Parts: sequence; C-alpha cells; structure tokens
Amino acid sequence: MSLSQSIQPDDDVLVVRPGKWTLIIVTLLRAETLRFSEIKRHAGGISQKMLTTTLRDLERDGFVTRKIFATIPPRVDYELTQLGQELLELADSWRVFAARNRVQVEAARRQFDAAGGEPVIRFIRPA
Amino acid sequence: MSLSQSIQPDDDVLVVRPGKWTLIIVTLLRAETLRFSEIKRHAGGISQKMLTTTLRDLERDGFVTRKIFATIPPRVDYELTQLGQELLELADSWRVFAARNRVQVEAARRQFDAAGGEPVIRFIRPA
DNA sequence: CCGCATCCATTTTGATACTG
DNA sequence: CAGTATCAAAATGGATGCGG
Repeated sequence: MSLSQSIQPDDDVLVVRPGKWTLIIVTLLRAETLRFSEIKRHAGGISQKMLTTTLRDLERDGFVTRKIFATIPPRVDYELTQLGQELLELADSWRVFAARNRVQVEAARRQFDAAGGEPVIRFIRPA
Repeated sequence: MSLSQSIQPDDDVLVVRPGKWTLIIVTLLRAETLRFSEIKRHAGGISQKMLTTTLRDLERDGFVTRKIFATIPPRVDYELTQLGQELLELADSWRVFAARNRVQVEAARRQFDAAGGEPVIRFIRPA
C-alpha cells in the first residue's frame, strides 16, 4: 500500500525543529567546531535565545555535542556528531534543491499570483 | 569559505521548509492523483483549513496541479508536477532518515533528559 | 562569554460555523 | 465536497535584565 510509504504526523524525528534556524546552524558546523559566539555571528540575525534553544534541542537529539570550558570568560564549543553529519547531508540536499529550483519556483509564484490564484486547470462540465 | 555552503536565513525557496504537513502531503501524492477528501482522510488529523492552505502553497510554488470538476458535489484532484516529484525525493530522504534514526534519537533524548539536561562533556579547568 | 528567565509581539494552527 | 471566515489557542520569535 502506498500509504505505508507516506510520512506520518507522529514521525517526530522528521520535524527536527520546525524553525528556520536548525538547518542553518547545522550547515555552519559542517567543517569545524564553533563557539557559541561564532555561530551567532555567522548565522545572520539570530537572537541569543533562539540560538540557545536550537542548539540545546540539537544536543538533546544527539546531533551536536557541547563542550563547556569553565574558564573566565566561559567558552562553549559545538560540534556535529556522527548523526549530526547525516543530518547535514539532508540539509545539503535541501540547500542544493533550493539553489537548483529557486528560479522555477519564483516563476511559478509570479504566474499563480498574476492569475489571481486561479488553478491552472478547470473542468466545467464532466458529468 | 565554508560559509558559502551554509544555508542563509533569506533562502526563500527553503520556504518549503521541512514543515509537518507539506512533506506528508507530498508523500501521499507519490503514486496517484488524490481528491481533497482523500488526502484529508489519510493525512492523519489535519484540519480542513491547514490542508487547504498547504495545498494552495504547493500549487502556487508549482509542486502540485489542481483540477477542479464543476460537478455536484464538487470534486478537486491534486497531482504532483515534475517539480513536485523532485520534492518528493527530498521528502523521501527525510522519511528514510527518520526511519533509520528514530531509535537512536529517542535514546539520545532519554539520556539527555535523564541527565537533567547536562552536557555530555564538561571541562573544568583548561587554561 | 554563555545562557537562563521573563515579558511581550508575531505567527501558526485548530475548532467551528457557514457558503456554493 | 471543497473552500472560506472567524475566533481562540498554541507555538515561536525577539528584547531585556540577571547570574555563573
């Protein structure tokens, strides 16, 4: 049955985190361990709260490790785990897909909006 | 530079975010054209409003076509476009990833919660 | 420097009722 | 049956101040 191959609502792992920051952060950590402040600087306008929350969720799910250095001032390093590397591949798939199809999607949007949101195909009289 | 390979906040095409309902619906349409009510029945608890909204967004972006039959009662068929098929492949990547790693992620969560949210690694006196 | 707590604005989602 | 409208509820995002 085809439905067995459909995603189900309770597939919690799928919704890694319904926010725009998760994949951004994962891709930032692709090559190197980064400090909290470094991620914040590169992530482009994320608030401290959202960064903390997102990183904590990623840690909780086993995608990143957190290393705390009890120095003054404090220092916290984040790094992808093996599982995190796999999530990174997924994020990359999305990134590549977006790059490849952005123009086409934007064209489709313009056409749809220009048509006033009317469907492309409309049958008037089929029994 | 590694940052050029990071996802940026303004990557609008990423607007098709791994959101809950979007990928569910796309995977439901993998093999066949489905009516509105059929999707609703199989999607598992989606509200009529969310289904309408999600489908309209998918149509606007060019991922599905909408065929309206002006019969009584009305009938509307949804089908993946070529671009939608590519999105389906992406959705499948997520589905497979979730299926493969669900157990591991759930274990990580339990461990994290059991430890009271403490990080796995903590250095007390470095430098 | 890191990040938690609190308060508040915005966004998203759901429940319900109604229309063609 | 498909879709809209309205209202209520929940999740999310940001700002600020405090603490280790």
